[in-house]
Amino acid sequence: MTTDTGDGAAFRSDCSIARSLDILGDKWTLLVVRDLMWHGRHTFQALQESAERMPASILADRLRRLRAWDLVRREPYQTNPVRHAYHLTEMGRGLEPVLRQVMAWGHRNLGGGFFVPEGEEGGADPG
Amino acid sequence: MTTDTGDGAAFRSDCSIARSLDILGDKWTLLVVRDLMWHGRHTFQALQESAERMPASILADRLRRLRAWDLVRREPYQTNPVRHAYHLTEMGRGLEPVLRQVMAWGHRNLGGGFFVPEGEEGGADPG
DNA sequence: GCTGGTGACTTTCGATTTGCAAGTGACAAT
DNA sequence: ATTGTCACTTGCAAATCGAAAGTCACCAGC
Repeated sequence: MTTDTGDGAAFRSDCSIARSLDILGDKWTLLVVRDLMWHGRHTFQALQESAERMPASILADRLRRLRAWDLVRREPYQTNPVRHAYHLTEMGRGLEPVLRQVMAWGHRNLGGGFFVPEGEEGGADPG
Repeated sequence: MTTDTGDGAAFRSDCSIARSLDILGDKWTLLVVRDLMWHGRHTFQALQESAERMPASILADRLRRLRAWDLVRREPYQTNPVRHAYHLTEMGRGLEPVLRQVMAWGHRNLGGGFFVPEGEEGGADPG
């Protein structure tokens, strides 16, 4: 697992979708991105307390991977004791359109809630 | 697995993204959708021969799940011996914007190929 | 009738990943 | 000294993955 941005050798294929799924293709990763992007959850604990009750071991692993791929950055927000906060990088923020489409599809077809980050129109329903 | 559209009991949470990931959240499912949607691969074998070399056992499982969720329909295209072809349902076709955004993100950030289905503009590069 | 080939899967089984629960280490407060 | 908080890590059983091989239905050729 020494693959960082810029190295393309580790991917399954040249397809952009396959490559994206190599990073995002599991049940949890995009939920972390969702919480960082829209729900103001920036600490380990806050992320863990999301509705889906992500196990700590998996959260730690996903944050590690997201940092390795430079989708997420970790910064100390206090020094004694050291506490860290997680934030999306620009590459991570670039996933917003993906998240929006996934949300729209789930809303249309699976009856899930719809969330609109900043006063855009319509209702609100985190989830 | 008797959960169809309208039933929300089996999902992890109310969030549309979480619900979508309950169905699509793995490394392979969206590649099957991609091949059915854009690459004219409609038989088991054709799907298996995609660049990512999906194992038969996983392909069989994913097609089963996609059918259970009514994203994909299976139809016999010849009767002796019975051979089946897979096609997206309307719900499945509804994933096209998702696929496009995922592709765009992977293209921008991971250097993957970009594929445009019908003469829209730009290059072509399946994957 | 026997052998070979095709298409669509299923089975087997070791390796990997998941996910629950509990533990750890740093520090602050009581 | 004990308790509490935060951010993880560790242990381990169970589930899932994935490569290879096998199965089943049928047709074609000899």
